[in-house]
Amino acid sequence: MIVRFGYVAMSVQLENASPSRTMTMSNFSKLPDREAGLRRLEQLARENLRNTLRLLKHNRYMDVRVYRFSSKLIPLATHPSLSDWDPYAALAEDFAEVGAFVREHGMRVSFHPDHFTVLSTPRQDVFEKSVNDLRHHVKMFELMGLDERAANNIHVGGTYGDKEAAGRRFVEQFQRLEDRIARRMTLENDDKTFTASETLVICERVGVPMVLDLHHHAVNNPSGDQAERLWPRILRTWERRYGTALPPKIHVSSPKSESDPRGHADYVEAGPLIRFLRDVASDTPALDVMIEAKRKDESLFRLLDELRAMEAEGAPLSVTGGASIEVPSSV
DNA sequence: ACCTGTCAAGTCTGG
DNA sequence: CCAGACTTGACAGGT
Repeated sequence: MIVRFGYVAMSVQLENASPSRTMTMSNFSKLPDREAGLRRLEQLARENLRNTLRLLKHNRYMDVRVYRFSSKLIPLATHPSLSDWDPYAALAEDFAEVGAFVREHGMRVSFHPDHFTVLSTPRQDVFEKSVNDLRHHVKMFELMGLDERAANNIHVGGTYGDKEAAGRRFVEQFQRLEDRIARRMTLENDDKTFTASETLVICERVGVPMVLDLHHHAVNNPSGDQAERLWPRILRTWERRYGTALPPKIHVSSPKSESDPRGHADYVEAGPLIRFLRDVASDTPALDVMIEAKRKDESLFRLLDELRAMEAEGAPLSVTGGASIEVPSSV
């Protein structure tokens, strides 16, 4: 199997390359000239997109093919008091340039709208804001000219004291989404609420691929479900949407500490990942792994170094180009 | 150059 | 019912 690694949003190696520069609404409100303020927001967005392109070039140089964009590329993009503002036209060229680079180098990209996007919510206003936010992320993919393999990953959401009802509400509200949103979505198991098996059932119901987060599964799995048992069904959620055009994706991170087991550590441990590849996914031909660690891309490179050392010790794997490894199949 | 507080968002807990 | 915690990178203001 081929396993490609990626990281999230920013680099700790590339200096002054934030893709998430912003302005708060309270500061925007203080500006004397609203129009000038909007131009300033667009300027910040342009800077974020330019830095995103720099990050992609860094990824290209380091042979990294998997990357998650910052969700904050356009500051205040979905803020209710700026609903009359259309930032997209002014930024179309910058988005197109980013998208062209992604296509040219065959990269896999995604967004992760933050956890305020909740489709399980019982509140109509929250649901509408969530749809707006998803539409915003889809719009950015469209401006980049990327096909449906570029997708938005979210969580099922809150449980509101009744997980069954919240799950049903998610499904019902998901079915009200426009196709262009629904067809670019993946769902991830949560570290507090919806477990891997609960998320999987919902994925199957609405026809959405499931991103398995190994760390979340380790800290939120009260019924002790084995990943081995869930994996074949998870694979089918990917095949159903993408056929063989896109490998399944998992998330990997390590607990910050014993007192904060859900927090993300600076780096990732190779052990749990290796065990997953060996015991669960060994027959899966291709897999993408998103590394979620405080030290971002550095943790990815450190993991690759560790894997290279394991290879040198005779472990059955080889580190190849494309920030990836090849693991012989068990069959 | 560094430190502390603030900002966004929605959910959940404690009082 | 309301205040605060949670999370995260970045900004603002003070030293």
